Amino acid sequence: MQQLIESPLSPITQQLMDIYNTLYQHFGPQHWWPGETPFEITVGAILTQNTAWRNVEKAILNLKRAGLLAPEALYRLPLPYLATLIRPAGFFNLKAKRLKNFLEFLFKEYEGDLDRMFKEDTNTLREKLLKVRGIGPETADSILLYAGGKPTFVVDAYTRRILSRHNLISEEADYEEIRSFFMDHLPEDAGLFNEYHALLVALGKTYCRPKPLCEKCVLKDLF
DNA sequence: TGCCAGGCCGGGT
DNA sequence: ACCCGGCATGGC
Repeated sequence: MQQLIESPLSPITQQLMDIYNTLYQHFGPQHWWPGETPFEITVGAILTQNTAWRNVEKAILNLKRAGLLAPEALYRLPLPYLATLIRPAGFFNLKAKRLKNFLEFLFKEYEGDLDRMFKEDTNTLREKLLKVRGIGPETADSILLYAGGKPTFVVDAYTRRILSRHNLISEEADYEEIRSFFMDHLPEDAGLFNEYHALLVALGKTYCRPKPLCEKCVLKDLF
């Protein structure tokens, strides 16, 4: 029988929202993803793998200045030249290949059109992106959420560190487990997921580096 | 000066 | 199913 009264929020949901509200009050809106178009965001998502964002910005600027930050242009561009342009992002040979792998996928499956790609069912698209060499779960979710506006939660090193240090997940929880932890306990809202992940990164950069500064962390009063 | 950054892959147990 | 080395530049 259907419930006639609203069920109270679960303790975990409440806790996750407390964390969110505290972070939002402290850091304010993060305006993610820092990129102007879905394609720029997608390229950035691949380039930023284990790399400081400021280095990615240089690489993206190189592509922009060369007029090459578009699917067709990058698809045609010879691999060695692409590698040179994205050099500041580090792992440039590897990432040039990964960008090419994605473009190959985009053109074979969606005629090089990101809008077409995002018309695909979200879970189906996520599985397909994960099959592209060089796109793992974080990159796939970043593309889906920040370039496509799809409600999927992005998990990164900061997310894992922050949650495990506060004993919300076990140390050895894997990616899918952590992602589900958020998605099972929060409303399916791309705007919320967008801001939440960005805020966790803001917190992580400030207080949750490998050397923790927990005594200064804005979350300390919640635990 | 070394450590770290918004991961992921491939080969070895 | 894990574990680990490799990939590379630039800032603090």
